[in-house]
Amino acid sequence: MPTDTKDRILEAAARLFAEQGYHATGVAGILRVAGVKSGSLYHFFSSKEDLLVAVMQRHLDMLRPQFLERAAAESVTEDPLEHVFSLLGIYRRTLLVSGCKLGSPVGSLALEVGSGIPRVRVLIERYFAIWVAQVQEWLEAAGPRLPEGLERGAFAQHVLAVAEGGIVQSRASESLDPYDACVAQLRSTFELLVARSRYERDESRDSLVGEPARADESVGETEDEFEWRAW
Amino acid sequence: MPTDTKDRILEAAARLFAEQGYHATGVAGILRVAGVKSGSLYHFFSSKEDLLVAVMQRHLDMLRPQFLERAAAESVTEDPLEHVFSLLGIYRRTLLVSGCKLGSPVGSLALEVGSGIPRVRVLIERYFAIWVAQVQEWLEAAGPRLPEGLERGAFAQHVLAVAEGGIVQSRASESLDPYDACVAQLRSTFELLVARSRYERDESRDSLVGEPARADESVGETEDEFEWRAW
Amino acid sequence: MPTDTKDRILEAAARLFAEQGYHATGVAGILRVAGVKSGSLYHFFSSKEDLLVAVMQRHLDMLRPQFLERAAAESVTEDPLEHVFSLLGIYRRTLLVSGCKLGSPVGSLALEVGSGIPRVRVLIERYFAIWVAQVQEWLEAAGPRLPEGLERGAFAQHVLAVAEGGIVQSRASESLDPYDACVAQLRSTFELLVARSRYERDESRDSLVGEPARADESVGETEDEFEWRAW
Amino acid sequence: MPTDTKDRILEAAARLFAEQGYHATGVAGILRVAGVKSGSLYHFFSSKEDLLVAVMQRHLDMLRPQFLERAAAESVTEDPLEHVFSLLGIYRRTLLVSGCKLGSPVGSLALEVGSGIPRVRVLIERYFAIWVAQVQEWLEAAGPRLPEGLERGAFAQHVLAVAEGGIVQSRASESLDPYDACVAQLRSTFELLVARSRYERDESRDSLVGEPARADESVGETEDEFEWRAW
DNA sequence: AATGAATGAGAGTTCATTCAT
DNA sequence: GATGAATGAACTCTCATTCAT
Repeated sequence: MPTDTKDRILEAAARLFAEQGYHATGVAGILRVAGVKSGSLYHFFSSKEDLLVAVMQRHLDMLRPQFLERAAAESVTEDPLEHVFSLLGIYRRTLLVSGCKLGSPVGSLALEVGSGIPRVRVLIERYFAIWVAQVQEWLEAAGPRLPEGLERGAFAQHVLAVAEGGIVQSRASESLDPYDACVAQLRSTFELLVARSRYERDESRDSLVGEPARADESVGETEDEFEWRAW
Repeated sequence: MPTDTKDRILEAAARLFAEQGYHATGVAGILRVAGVKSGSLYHFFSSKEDLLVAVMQRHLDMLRPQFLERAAAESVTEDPLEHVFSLLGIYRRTLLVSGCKLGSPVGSLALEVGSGIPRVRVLIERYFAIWVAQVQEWLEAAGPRLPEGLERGAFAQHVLAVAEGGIVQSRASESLDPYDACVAQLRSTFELLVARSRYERDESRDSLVGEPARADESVGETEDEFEWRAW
Repeated sequence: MPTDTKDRILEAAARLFAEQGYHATGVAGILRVAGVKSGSLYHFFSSKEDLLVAVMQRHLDMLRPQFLERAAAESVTEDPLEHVFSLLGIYRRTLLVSGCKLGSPVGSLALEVGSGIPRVRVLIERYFAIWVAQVQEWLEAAGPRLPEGLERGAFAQHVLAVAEGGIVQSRASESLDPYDACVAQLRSTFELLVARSRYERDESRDSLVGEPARADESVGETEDEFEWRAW
Repeated sequence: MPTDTKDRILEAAARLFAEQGYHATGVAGILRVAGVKSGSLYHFFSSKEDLLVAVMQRHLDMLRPQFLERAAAESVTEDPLEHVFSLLGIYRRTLLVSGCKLGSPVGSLALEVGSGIPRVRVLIERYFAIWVAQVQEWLEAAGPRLPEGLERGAFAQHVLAVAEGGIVQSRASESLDPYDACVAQLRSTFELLVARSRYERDESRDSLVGEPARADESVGETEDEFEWRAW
């Protein structure tokens, strides 16, 4: 059976990098938390920077199972739009349990070391790309409930921005309020979009077919519903 | 006679903290950039952390003149809603001229040292509060052009989130695209809100008064206009 | 009127050197205590070492008025032997009021910088010489009450040794007990010496003259008395 | 495999602290003397102060084998009173070989850092206590040769005082003379005490028994002898 | 795989001192 | 006489890393 030393190091490093940042975290601290001696660390990783890359790769590996898929699984409804907020809820939980000390580890690393270590930057870019792609997929799955003109990809980026930006504010104020407010506004935007989409479809339907469409709409109404849900 | 040494140190520190982060910046680097010897730095600041506090205070002092007031002054129209995007444009310029290495210095500090140094965290919190308050003011100045039900304060936080979150993505991808996409979506949301407000007002007006109001509305139409403008 | 700045500096330095030692005392600390800026200090003293020399000279200047003459003045009797213990009592008071943190400033300097700074060592040597000379004088003033064979100078050095050595122990144990015990033993030795001297004189008187001397002795008995007195 | 690095550091530090004092000794100097790099020192000792504690502990560990037991072993006679002077002779040798630059390392530390670093002060206190206890034991082993009324413990403290105080003076004058004079006076006191004790015993014996005791006394005379011996 | 002693460059900071005002 | 900004060497200590075992 292979030892778990490497994992323990990775886990310790991931935790400390998230808590304190990369540069503020000393190798000694990682060794202490991992319960490992320096020789062991350098047996698995050739440098602290290398360890950071591995940590970032680990974040990447865990993005889908721990965040994206889990968000869908934990979502209160099958509605793909709801999945988006389920995902945002996962970040909320991280803020909550850490007393707003921890938010998105990757976002923090992006700002701290993104532009300094190319290998890491590329992984972060990929991480965000996957995140955005998944949200985009959910948005697309919502089909006509969102306005035809809405660029799903750009809007997914916007969603990520709200999440990261909300986290920044909540960490700064040590309160969930800003994050909640930001997400609430995002939800309102979703409602607005859904309403607009229905309105647009109504209009086009009106001009195209007319009253008979009304029957369908009553069904559509239900599907289109998108309302506020407490965390 | 006042010397500029202290300012040179502050400026150098602010720049390096923004470029590399607080922990990755050595005192030696600050001294080199400021063209000052170590003794001088410690004549004015009792520690590196103290210097950080002073830098953060400087950001706070410059927030209004350099960002908020300038955004209003540089705004392409007198429309307060446009001021918001003028402000977002300032951050865009920072990204642009730095090759997406620099975004919002305060956002970066918030994530890197926010939770570690209370004195700094408080200043960051205040910084965001002022930022948000100004945007909220602009939103309120837009009066009925935004929906009555829109919480101006929460929406201002949302605007800040989009900015900070867009910056995170643009720094990670070393491209303005994510930032632009995020801001574009935000603008769409503004348009949506303005449209919704007009719609709501139409409906109530219809029920309340009727045609005479239409005359006013034609003027209002112009005011309500809120369309995309290239950076 | 000349300013007292120089004196304030000297006093501050003397106090801090005594409390913390020479090397542990920073110029900054002296400036703070003296309420003076660095330029002023270097206006009067060319270096920290120079300041030490001046402090040591001050100790030398104050030795007679503040210690030796005061000891005689404060002595409970006119007995010169008692003056010795009056002097030791002054050091006791210093220990007492300082919680055994301060003893003999010069003794401490002797051990810390004596062998390193010749100018200072010479002053310390002179200081001890004057101290010893005074005690020797008192011992000589006791005349035949002390044994003829007792070397007054060497014994005075011994007295100084007991004082300094007692202080060392009391500072180490943060208690007056060791100092008191040492001085008590010294007093016993004095009693022993006085007794021995009387005995010797008795013997020689017996062999030389005889009974008539007894009359004088009854007076001498009183003079010879030398008993323990509480502090 | 145990390396000698730690010991080399301890030895170097002990030597330099004794020669120059704690504060005047730089870590760099210790490293140079020990032939070690800074990282190594901090591998074994967490700080300079910690190193001082270890040095002091080492003094404590070496007190018995290197000073107390050796004093007894090197003593010119089996007479326990002579052991006391054998011990004082060890300090004399230290003064001699160092040109009066070195005396009692612990005494110096007591004055320099005693009251500043509690951990060190406690060790110094214990050091003196053991020293005194051993001398007290020797004094007690002398049995009735010393006066019944003599407090052995207090007198042992007095002996230590004479040693430390003699060292202070010899270091200040860069001459063995003061130390020798102090020890000589102490020896005279011993002789006085022994004589007094014999006298007291004679008196009590006279009053109790009478002439027959004289036979024993001739033997006692030899035992009681306590005379000056050159170093 | 793992240990922990050893490295030495560099960290942040304090130091005594200088000097123009 | 006094100020306090400026200096730069030296300080204690931490850093990421290496390597013999």
